[in-house]
Amino acid sequence: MECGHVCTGCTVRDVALCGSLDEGALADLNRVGRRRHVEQGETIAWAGEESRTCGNILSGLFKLSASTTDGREQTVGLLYPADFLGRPYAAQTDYSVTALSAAEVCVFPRKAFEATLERNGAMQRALLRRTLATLDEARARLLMLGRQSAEERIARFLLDMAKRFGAEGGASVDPQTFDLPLSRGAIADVLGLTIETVSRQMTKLKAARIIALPGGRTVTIARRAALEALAAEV
Amino acid sequence: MECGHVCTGCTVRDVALCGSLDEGALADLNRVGRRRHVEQGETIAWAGEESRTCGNILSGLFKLSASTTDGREQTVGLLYPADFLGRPYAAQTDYSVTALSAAEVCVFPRKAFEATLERNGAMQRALLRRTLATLDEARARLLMLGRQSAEERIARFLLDMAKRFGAEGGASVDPQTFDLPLSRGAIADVLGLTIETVSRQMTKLKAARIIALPGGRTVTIARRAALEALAAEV
DNA sequence: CGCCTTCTTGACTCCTGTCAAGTCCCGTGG
DNA sequence: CCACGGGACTTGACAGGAGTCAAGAAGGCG
Repeated sequence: MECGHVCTGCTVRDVALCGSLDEGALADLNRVGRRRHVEQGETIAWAGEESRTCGNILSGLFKLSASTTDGREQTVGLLYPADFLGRPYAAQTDYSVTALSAAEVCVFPRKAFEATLERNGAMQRALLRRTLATLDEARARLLMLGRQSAEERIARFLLDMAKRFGAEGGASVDPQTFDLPLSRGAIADVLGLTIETVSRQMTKLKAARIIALPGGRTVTIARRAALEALAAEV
Repeated sequence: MECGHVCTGCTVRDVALCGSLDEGALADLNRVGRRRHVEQGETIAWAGEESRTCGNILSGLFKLSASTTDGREQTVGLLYPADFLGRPYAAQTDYSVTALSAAEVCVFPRKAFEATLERNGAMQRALLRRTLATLDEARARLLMLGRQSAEERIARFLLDMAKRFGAEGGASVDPQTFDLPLSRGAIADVLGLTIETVSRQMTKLKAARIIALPGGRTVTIARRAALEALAAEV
């Protein structure tokens, strides 16, 4: 796998972490890295096991999840294309990484990745900025899980998903339609709720004609303003 | 304020972020930084305002909190001596920083701090490691707020506090006593509960003779194993 | 067409929040 | 020295939101 070939055609090259690398460093990393296809539902890292790989997501959606010994599970992060994957500077990973859709990743052995990081200030800075942003996001979710009702969580979640998966200009156009890439169960895990509560809240929003559920995992936001009012802006 | 004077006697010098700086960089930072006393209850940064300062905590305890527009509040982090304070690389802070006890901090203008960071790879690396660890901690709390019962949260919280504030060798000795540095209200904000629920759970643990509450904010862990069983280890 | 998974809906329970007293603790001042 | 006052904490009664258990409907794939 040669650098030129791989990175030149990389779809996330300019937004991902390696965008900060020069050709030489990129070549180094390529020597030890590889692209990999991941099936939907496949778990590529398990909580508690050794932290072996770091990398970038090329396409697809992953969840980062933690669980109690008795099996209750909580999704602690969602990873999108161009997001960084893995835990540098730790012997073991605290969270499992599971693909919520078919996906492509670009992975490197952790030690090799750390070495590149050491030699490359720009990438380190980029990772620091990214990590700080991710921390802010995790903390925003703490407020949600600690203090918001099921209705508020669902409303906020739908708005977040609309922003990411809705058509362009989503923030303004009113009937906005998109497909949820998560099952009800996956949504429940993200929001700290049960499947039943997620389903009931969706039905309630549908009954209030704030959203429409044409079928499958498709959602149409009919009255964005109403949904935003329910989301209890932070 | 001279470098020699200030940093030489610094109580957190070897554990805090600036431990990674050489004398020259330390001198630079000192020129623009200052020590500051903070009263208990004083808020030194407000959510939504401009991110002006970064720094280190010398002594005392701070909470980082987020709130909804209608006033519900959630503590998203606790900051202890030697912890880093502030949000580099962001125009505004998302969280308020409030002293839970009288405290001393060492602060620098954000821009100056960022400049030092740019020039100093070791400090940048140290901040990255720290931020990654803080992110892990925030995610562990997501599991707690999303999936654990009030009883489990209280048990885990008491064990965490015992580890930090209990006497040496705390993990093994059985009757272990310490003072909580947080009011019931502050505990409730950390755990995503109400004051009443915190109080009731403490009373329940006391009734079960797992802890004793001799008065004030003093707690004695009488049966650590029982408390750990309730905490539902992740 | 039929099976299996996912989703919805219903009935019921229970944990936690809310509202409201009441108690304890501590510092202040008479 | 003790009464007073205010904040922090505890306790009680009650309500309601979300979880649990269970069944049924819908959707997708072989």
